[in-house]
Amino acid sequence: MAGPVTLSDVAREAGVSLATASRAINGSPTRTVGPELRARVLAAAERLRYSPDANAQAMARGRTTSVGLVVHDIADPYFSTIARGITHAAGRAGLQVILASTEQDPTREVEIVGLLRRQRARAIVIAGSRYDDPALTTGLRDALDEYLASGGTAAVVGQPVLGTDTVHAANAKGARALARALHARGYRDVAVLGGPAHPLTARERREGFVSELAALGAPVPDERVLFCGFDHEGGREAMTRVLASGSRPQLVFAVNDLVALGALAAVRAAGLVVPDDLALSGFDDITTLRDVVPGLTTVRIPLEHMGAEAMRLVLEPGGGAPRVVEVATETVLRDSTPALV
Amino acid sequence: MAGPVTLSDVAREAGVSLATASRAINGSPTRTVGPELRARVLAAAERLRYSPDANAQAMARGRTTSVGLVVHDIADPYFSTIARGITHAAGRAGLQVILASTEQDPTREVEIVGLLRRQRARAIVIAGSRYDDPALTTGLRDALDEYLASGGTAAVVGQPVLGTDTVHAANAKGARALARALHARGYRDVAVLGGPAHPLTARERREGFVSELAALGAPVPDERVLFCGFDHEGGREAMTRVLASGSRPQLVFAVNDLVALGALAAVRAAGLVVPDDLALSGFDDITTLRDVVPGLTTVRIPLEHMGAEAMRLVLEPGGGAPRVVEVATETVLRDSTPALV
DNA sequence: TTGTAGGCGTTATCAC
DNA sequence: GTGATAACGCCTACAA
Repeated sequence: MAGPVTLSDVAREAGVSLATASRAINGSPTRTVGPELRARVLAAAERLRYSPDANAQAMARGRTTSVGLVVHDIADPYFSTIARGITHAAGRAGLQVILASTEQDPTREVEIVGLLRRQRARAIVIAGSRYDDPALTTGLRDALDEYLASGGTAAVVGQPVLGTDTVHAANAKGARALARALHARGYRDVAVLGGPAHPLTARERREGFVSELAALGAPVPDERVLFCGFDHEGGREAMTRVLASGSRPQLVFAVNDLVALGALAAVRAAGLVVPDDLALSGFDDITTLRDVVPGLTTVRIPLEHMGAEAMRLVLEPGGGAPRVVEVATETVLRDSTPALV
Repeated sequence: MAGPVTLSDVAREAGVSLATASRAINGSPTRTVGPELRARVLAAAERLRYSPDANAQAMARGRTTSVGLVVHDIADPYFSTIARGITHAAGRAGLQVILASTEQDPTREVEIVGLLRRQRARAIVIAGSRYDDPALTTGLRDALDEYLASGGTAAVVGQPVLGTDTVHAANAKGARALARALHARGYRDVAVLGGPAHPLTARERREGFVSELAALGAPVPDERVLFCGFDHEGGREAMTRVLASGSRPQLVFAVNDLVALGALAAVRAAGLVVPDDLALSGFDDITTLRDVVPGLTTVRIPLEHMGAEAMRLVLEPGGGAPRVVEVATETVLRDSTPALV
């Protein structure tokens, strides 16, 4: 008797029609069921341990109850925090979250959107920086267009370059504010661990920081702006390069906290100490790092909130032009960048 | 023409039967399609931008292509790292991951399993400590039994108390080894931030550590073993209690890294310094914390691997008695617990 | 209020 | 190799 219990089984057991059983169990927008029959059906369902088949329901109703979430790496605190905001909002809306990871390969976003389209996901949230790469952008846009044409909605947590609704952190502004704050603390001689060239998030932060410093009369020489991986290893490697070049900046700005962490490792490996020998700043204000010693100066981004906002965009009507929600950042000065005397 | 393109549309466009179109596009275990017709069908599908409906396929085939992942909090590095192992393995197996969070409420695991059953998830991985609580355990076991009866497989990353396949970290052993190592470094006067009473993971670590220390002739007084939340805030609060009581242990052992981090915050707030005034140890060896200063002594658990193992258990036959995969830990001594002179 | 029957998009079982 | 035609499990006009 392991065979799955279907609604017909329940109907038969309760001595009612399939339709009545359906209405009693899953409700009906129009019809209603008499209390007595309803009770009989519910009892039968309980007795048979009936569990409605969500797939069948989805097919019959013409829409699923799942939303797709695309991340580059769910183990990265940046994405996992956004994911928390999303799962929470999804839960409240009675929706399932299908989690898909590109595993750091932006080209996979296209495949994943296709996958999510096949799943008939009701909505898709793509978390993660957009790229300064026309091929990537148009490829993804095409995939999204096909998805949207099939009736879904989509939002991006990143930059508004796909024509979709977008939640956009004020990276450039945040980086500028940080630059001003650090300049005010006396830093002049700085190096930038700038992340990869193409992700716009890295670029916004990098260029925002550099240009503001230039405006303040403390330009960063080009050779002091390094490109590197957007993660711990990238930071470690780039910082190693900086130190190997024999230069020792007063301050190192890393485009996110993980890069800063990698830089910290390299600094330690070189026998130097933050902030005594070198000041260090990150970006994101990852939760896990908020109480380490020395406190890491950074720019706070409300990641969880951004995830929730993306869900809101994707679930609410929307209508006209793509909506862009700008999210403010907050400069967080800590011990890793003490004021210079 | 926004209406979804179906396989019949493709068949008509290609001038073949529905059956042939299906076989050409999604293959068939038995029948095969002539090269010419196949080409026609594929061309038609391409032209129409056809995307097979995974839900319909699932229904027709009698099985879905999705696996459920249950976590307490996806933003917690512990779970997000496990999640990475799972999504990676799932991707390789061509499966979707449905991510569900209990939001720290163990009773919600039951609902979620029910939800996943409705989705006809092919497998479920429950990540997170099991509880020393018969009601919780039997409740979940019942839900799982119903799920398993409907043909799915399930595995737990935690303790083998549900009768399911389980990936179990050697928490007790790891805690014992850590205790020995720290004892060898000269620590005698220790306090334990023991996490909550009921989660077995906290208990295994707490009791393993305490009992080993006792065996070494350095018993921890009961009042020095504090219960607390299993997260940052729990550690902060408990450490504050310790310090407020006027006692100042040589060493504080926290049952996981987040608790240790919270403790660190409290220690700093009290104007003390780790490790000068107080040594500190955690558990898990969360990636993000590996390069902070001072390095946090901890016990490494191969979280990502454990996720992958859980997926393996859940996808491979299995057959007989519940399988239990014991995963070894590794003591990681860092600067937060220097050898006492 | 309840039941009948057609349809959702695919796969799979049959014949041809 | 190809094509009708039942399922699959449920919802929903429509009819009673």
